[in-house]
Amino acid sequence: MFNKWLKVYSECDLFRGIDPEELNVVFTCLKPKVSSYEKNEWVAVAGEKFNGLGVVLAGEVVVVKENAAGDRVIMAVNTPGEMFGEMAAFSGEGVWPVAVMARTACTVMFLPAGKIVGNCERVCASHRLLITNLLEIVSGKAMMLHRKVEYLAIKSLRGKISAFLMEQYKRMGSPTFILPLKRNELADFLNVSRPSLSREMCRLRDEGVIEFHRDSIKIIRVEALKSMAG
Amino acid sequence: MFNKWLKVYSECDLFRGIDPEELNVVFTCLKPKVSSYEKNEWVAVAGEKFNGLGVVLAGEVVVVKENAAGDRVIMAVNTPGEMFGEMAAFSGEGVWPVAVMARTACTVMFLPAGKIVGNCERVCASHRLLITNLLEIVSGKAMMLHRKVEYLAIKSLRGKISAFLMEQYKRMGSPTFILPLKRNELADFLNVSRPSLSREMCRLRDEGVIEFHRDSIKIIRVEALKSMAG
DNA sequence: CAAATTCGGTAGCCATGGTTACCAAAATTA
DNA sequence: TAATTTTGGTAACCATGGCTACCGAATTTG
Repeated sequence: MFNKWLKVYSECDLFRGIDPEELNVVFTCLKPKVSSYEKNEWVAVAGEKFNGLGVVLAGEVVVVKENAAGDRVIMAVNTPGEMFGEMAAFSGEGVWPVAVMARTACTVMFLPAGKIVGNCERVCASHRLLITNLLEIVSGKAMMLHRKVEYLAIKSLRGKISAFLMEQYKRMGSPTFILPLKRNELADFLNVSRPSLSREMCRLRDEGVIEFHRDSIKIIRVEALKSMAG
Repeated sequence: MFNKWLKVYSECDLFRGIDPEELNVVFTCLKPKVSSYEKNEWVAVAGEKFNGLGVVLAGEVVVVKENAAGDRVIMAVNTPGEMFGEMAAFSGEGVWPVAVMARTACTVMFLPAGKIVGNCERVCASHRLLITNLLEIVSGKAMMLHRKVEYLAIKSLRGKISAFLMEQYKRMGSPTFILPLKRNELADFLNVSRPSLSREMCRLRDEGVIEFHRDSIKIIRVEALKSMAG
């Protein structure tokens, strides 16, 4: 019954290292619920009862967070093989902390959180692997959030820009590279306003630290930029 | 040898559900190291070799992230039974991504990360329980970081204070409560300066939204406060 | 290709909040 | 109890950066 999605499973971090043939045994044990949704239909509503770790099998979903002021912020867009709710699943809160909406028509599998951590003698090895994978995934998410906190904790705009450019520089390995984000998006990411971002980037340019035209960047004085990050 | 801390173990989420008598077997397998520290002494230094998942046995520690500019951001305050380093344990980086300092004189147990996820036939049941507990804890931490990101993403100081007070209010269930952090620590947590925090709290008081004396807080106009959060 | 839209730089204004410095109350220590 | 340290409120000053509004260039669309 679940064989239809074998290819998706093989791309899913959650099932990494688990023999495809054993997956059916695991599913017999976990009894996942598979549901399909139409475009723009709610897959999960914030505040409602949590019904399990979601795995996208087909289509796309958008994870949306609504803050106190009522603004909706897109947290992620998930494609087949990707998960949502993995943090909420085991935090013991019991309700969805975010909302999930079908971005296109989609099919989603829900794995009951209780059954994942519950005892199960029959598929002990795979089951434990599932838990170990989950541990690694959630740890990774936590580390990512930690990095995000570091960015947000930088107080000055100049520091944020410098930190961002230095990270790009280190990743690309070259002082000349293309910005992966438009000004708008970069401003959003650094949590500053677009004109302020432009202004500060131009100051850095006027001081001879960087050169740029649109999205192509060249770092002139690497050490100077480095000392300004943070 | 580890029996001295039995009471702490029973309060420690990591060991929840594990029979006290089996703990000695688990410890024989994991070979934890126990160390004591004086107030303000470094328990772990960012960048140094990771020496295992920490469990506070006595006293309190502060998990601190220090950026290049020297700003300190408090990530957590841990009391007996609580852990630190559980994310780093599985990140594979091998060094402490944060610093940990003794907030009071304290005693800490370090559990080697490799031994936790490694196979161990002898204490299979307890060992698996340990991993499951860890999953729950790491998920909880990830949720906490997520919340922290939300706080940091709030631009106005007034918004940060309002969001923080609203969360305390919701957690305590009463409009009157004791702040869990001193002004210094709260300022660090919200990533603002202490005088600015004081100034804005007084403005909120002058506007009749809250009342406070030192660490005791009373929310007067809940709806007003709520509308300012975010 | 022309029209419309998106994108990014610029400028002026001014609110927010950082900085410094000081003081008084509370808590800790000798 | 007296001395010291910690904690928190206050005020003046001013740098940072948000906001609005505008404009030209690039890109997309019809």
